[in-house]
Amino acid sequence: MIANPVEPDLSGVAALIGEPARAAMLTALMGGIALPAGELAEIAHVSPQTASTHLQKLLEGQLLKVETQGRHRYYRLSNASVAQALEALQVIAPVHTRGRTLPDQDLCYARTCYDHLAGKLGVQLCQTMLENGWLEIAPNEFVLTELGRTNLENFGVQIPNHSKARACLDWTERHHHLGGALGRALTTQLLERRWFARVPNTRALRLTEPGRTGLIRKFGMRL
Amino acid sequence: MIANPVEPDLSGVAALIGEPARAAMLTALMGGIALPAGELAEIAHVSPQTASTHLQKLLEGQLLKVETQGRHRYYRLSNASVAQALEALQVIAPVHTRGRTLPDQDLCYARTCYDHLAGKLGVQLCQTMLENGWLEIAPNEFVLTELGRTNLENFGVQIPNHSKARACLDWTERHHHLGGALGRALTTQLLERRWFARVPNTRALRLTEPGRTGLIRKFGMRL
DNA sequence: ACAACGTTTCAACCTGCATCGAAACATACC
DNA sequence: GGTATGTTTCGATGCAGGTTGAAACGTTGT
Repeated sequence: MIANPVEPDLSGVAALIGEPARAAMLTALMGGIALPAGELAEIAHVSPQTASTHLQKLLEGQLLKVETQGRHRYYRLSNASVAQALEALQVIAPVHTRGRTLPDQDLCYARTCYDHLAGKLGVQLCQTMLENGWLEIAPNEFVLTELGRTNLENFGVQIPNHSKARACLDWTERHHHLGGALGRALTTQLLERRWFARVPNTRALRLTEPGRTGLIRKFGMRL
Repeated sequence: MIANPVEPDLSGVAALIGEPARAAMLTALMGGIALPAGELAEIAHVSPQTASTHLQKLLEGQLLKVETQGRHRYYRLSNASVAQALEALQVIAPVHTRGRTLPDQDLCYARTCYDHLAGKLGVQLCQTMLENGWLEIAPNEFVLTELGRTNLENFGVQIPNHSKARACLDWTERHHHLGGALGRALTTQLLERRWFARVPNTRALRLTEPGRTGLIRKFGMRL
């Protein structure tokens, strides 16, 4: 009587995300990294017990996965479509009118979206790779060309089996950036090379000086 | 202290959707049609007063628009990105495991998604138009070709100014179908020609007999 | 073995919010 | 004008669900 069996349980998931503390945790995890329960409690400004009950509910709702390591329990988003749903919600969330706070500069410039590069720089990098013929366009996807494969392999990227990559919509730029397995692999390499550095406790990324010159030299970007 | 000003208010929107009655109303409106308050109350199985308070909150949250006509007040989703967020949530909503109820046959076959054609038939029609060279692929978009423009104009579709159309992800088919202004225009014509008929109180569409032969003859579809 | 730490469980409390009856308001019809 | 219908507002009620303190559990380190 309550839920129409014909449709998935919309209200259930939405209610899970609809609690401020849980939303804060989920947002923190959108960077794709895994965080222990205690740290998530701090981020959400709640006690460890409260956090624990929230995390349990998020687990039951299939939004999170756990990985136990010693006495820590690391939580992460269960898959990319969760991150995608969260971004879709952010798109329709009314931007805080009171206080006139536009999205943070750093977040707009470069950040991680689940596990790949987003923000102005993410979009621009994706665009450059398209112009250079490293990528080709398919509906809601990008396909890696032979040229792109060669260049990225030389760069040290672990090319995934299927050379397709999700085109992920950006809530600050309203354009697409490179997602999927390829996006993750590329971002991993960019972080390993220290071209980008994580800004602690946020999803923002800082472009380092070697990163700036590297993007220009190896990728042909205009900055 | 509560909401991080750097991010949009995720929990707010999610909480709005997270109430069963409100979720039912929103789902009903995903078809893109406008419905009066009373009808929405019935759909959500709540009293008119309760529905009214819910609708007011959805208005404040920018998820709905109203249009007053006489003593009726017609509610509709405020824009397509709301529908898109709802579909994104449906993707991650655990399919009712108890009862093993898979999505309804009719809904999977053909339905409206906000204001355009979705479901197996929507995906298939989109695919056919691609194969016939009526559409071309751009990232997360389709572009109407000259051939496609001519054929659709002859068919009676009001071609919108910008010949691009959003590629909308389908939660039953996990493929793309034709959305945006062009998708709406095409669907309008298909309904006007009575090739499809709305199934009352659902988003499902029924393919009529003239519709079946018409799709085969004019669009070259295999059914 | 004991202590420290991270995490979860349990019970009780308390608040926010959906719900409903009654009534007010607006529009359409006779 | 009066009445019926669609919709909203107000006030009161009741319940789901978040929060907390106390305690239990598991792991690490000495």
